[in-house]
Amino acid sequence: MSDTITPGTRAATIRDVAALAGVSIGTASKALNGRGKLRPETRERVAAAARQLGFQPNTLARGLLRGRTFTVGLVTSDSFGRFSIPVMLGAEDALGAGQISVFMCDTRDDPIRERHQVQTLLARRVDGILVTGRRTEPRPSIGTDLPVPVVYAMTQSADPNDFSVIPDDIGGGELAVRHLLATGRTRIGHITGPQRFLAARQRADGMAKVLDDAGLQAAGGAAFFGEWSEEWGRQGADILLRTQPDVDAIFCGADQIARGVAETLRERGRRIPDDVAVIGFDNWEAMALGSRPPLTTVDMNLHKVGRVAADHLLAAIGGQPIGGGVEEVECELVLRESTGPISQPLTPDPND
Amino acid sequence: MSDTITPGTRAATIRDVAALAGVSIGTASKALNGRGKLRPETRERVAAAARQLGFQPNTLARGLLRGRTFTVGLVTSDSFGRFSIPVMLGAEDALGAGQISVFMCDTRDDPIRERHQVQTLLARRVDGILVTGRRTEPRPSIGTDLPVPVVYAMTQSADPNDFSVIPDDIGGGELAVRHLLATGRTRIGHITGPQRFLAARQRADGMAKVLDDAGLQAAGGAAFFGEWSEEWGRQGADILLRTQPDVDAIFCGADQIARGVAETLRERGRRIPDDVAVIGFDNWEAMALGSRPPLTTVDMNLHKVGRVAADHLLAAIGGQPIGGGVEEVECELVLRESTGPISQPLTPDPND
DNA sequence: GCCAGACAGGAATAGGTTTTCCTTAATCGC
DNA sequence: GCGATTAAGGAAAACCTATTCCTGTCTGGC
Repeated sequence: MSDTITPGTRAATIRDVAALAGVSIGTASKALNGRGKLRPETRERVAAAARQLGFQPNTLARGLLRGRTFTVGLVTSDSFGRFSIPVMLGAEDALGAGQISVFMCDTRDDPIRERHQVQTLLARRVDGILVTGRRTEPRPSIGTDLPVPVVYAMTQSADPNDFSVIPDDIGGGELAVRHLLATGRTRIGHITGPQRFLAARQRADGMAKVLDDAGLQAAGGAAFFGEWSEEWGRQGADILLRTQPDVDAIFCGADQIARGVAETLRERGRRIPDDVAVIGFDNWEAMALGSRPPLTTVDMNLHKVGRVAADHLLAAIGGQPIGGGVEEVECELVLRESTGPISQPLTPDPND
Repeated sequence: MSDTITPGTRAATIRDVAALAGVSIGTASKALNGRGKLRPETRERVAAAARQLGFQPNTLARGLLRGRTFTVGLVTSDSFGRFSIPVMLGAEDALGAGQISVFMCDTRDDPIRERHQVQTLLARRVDGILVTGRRTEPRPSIGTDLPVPVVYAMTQSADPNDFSVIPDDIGGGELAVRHLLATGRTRIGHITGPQRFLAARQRADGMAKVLDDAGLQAAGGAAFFGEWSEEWGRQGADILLRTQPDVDAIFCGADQIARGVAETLRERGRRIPDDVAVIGFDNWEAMALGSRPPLTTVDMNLHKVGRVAADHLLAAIGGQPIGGGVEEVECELVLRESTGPISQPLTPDPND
């Protein structure tokens, strides 16, 4: 309409491009999207105009038209903490490949806020929603009959009709303890987080299962549940050493705990790993590498958890129905020095 | 057009609401937005219809029309790490109040990827862009003549026409050392990160300034630059203790370093804080609280950095022009036991 | 020379909302 | 009782793009 355009660069529309190239809007659209029958020369003229104007097609208009926005919402209740971030990055990897942008929402653990954010996402017509969080107990579903698919990652919906991707904590516990057994330990204690955390119980279950198969029992009779803190690691190790002085390995439910355990062991004169092996959980590098010696630990593959969840969401968006259920992603053992000498690290044998 | 609607709940449009309420589309819009002249009875009828259908106005259409999307892009090069997350949450606080949603983009430190993401954001017609990063190091501008305002937070644009919000690292260094002087320390060493980091140099500058004013000098003559790691903290403390055995305080450029320093001090038989006071930087709670004793440290107020940056961005979106420049947010000292007994913590004196 | 078909590009529509302008009916003032 | 004003709500344009359908022109075949 008016020729007086604000000094600040104003985003060009396809109308501007068409005018500059001397064609109609429809033709410009076809030229830019490689559709229709056009002379190569015309296509090039439109492309040049678009380049000159720095044209970027307005995604809103496109979304309105096609009924797909190529966006998803990411709702987290972990304040984007240590756990949800790798998940998020994994998801972004999977989604970014499909040109999908991510709206992030932090619920601050407030259900009201969460409901509101889901409403907002729906108003923005996201194509799907990813819910992530800190893994405690299964959480209430964010909505049973939403118009878009939903996938839970690193947290689990209480509604069996929802689909969740979580780490295999039982398997992680098994992995850790199998490694300890394989390196000759038999008097193995377990110091871990609060019992109300499903993850803590499952890791302990995994441990119990492997010990049981080997005809053994946990040192101290059962897992020591406490907190996810170094301080508890120190206390727990203290108790364990007093009641089970002959313990030769400690499996910890978190790297923070392992770190506290390691400190107490050293102060009590136990050498790691010679006298007592220590193994952590999470592979939180700042903790695991800062510890002395560096911690062998179980990595939950959170990046993969995020990627798998996003892949499922993409499939669902693409129309492939997802039933309810849970998919577990395997954990991985990361070997460092707290459980024994590293046998020939990654460098290949020069004689080979 | 067709009456055969897919079984899956389909988002209701204002047309459905209008039909159900028996009014025209325009009237429905006015009723829902409190505009125009309508009978209260009609308004209520429309509202009821909207409630019944779970109507959420399509934000795409609205954005298309009004030229504002109520979204901003958040571009980070920190992989949403320890520093950018508090910034992000602060920003979300400020933006959420204005009903603004956030697109998150992680550049993975790849300039190509970054350019691409900025293009995508512009195509999505965000109202503004927030750029955040790991450290305050000046970085290349994301674009000099973008059609939307840009604010940098916790990172700094090399272009003086851009606006950046960063923590006041010099002030943080001053704060730390002034506290040490106030508690009677005079032989103060400084162990910190790599010299190529502006933040490291500025913290050292703040320290030097305060010492200078007091007629003192750093123990060891100057700051010990190294790495942001516990290992370097241990090494650095070792060196410092050998060359300056009478040191009575160590200011560390990061909590990780402080933690390593504290460990070495204890192993060399120095009591903290009685013989040597230790002070960290970052207030990374997992580190600061796990250390023994818990670390006094400098908190960069990252949440506030994010909030302030977002406030500026909002103002700019609202039309208020921002010039280039840098705004610094004050640091804050968090007192814990590594610099002396906590004098009557937060609980008020019962005799008062 | 005329018709069929290909070729190049234009016109129009849809998508959902907001806003401006209009229409209709009712009320007021004299 | 009649013109003028107000109340209540409808019709249509605008935002920007992709697509479908349509028009006009040119070429080739007979």
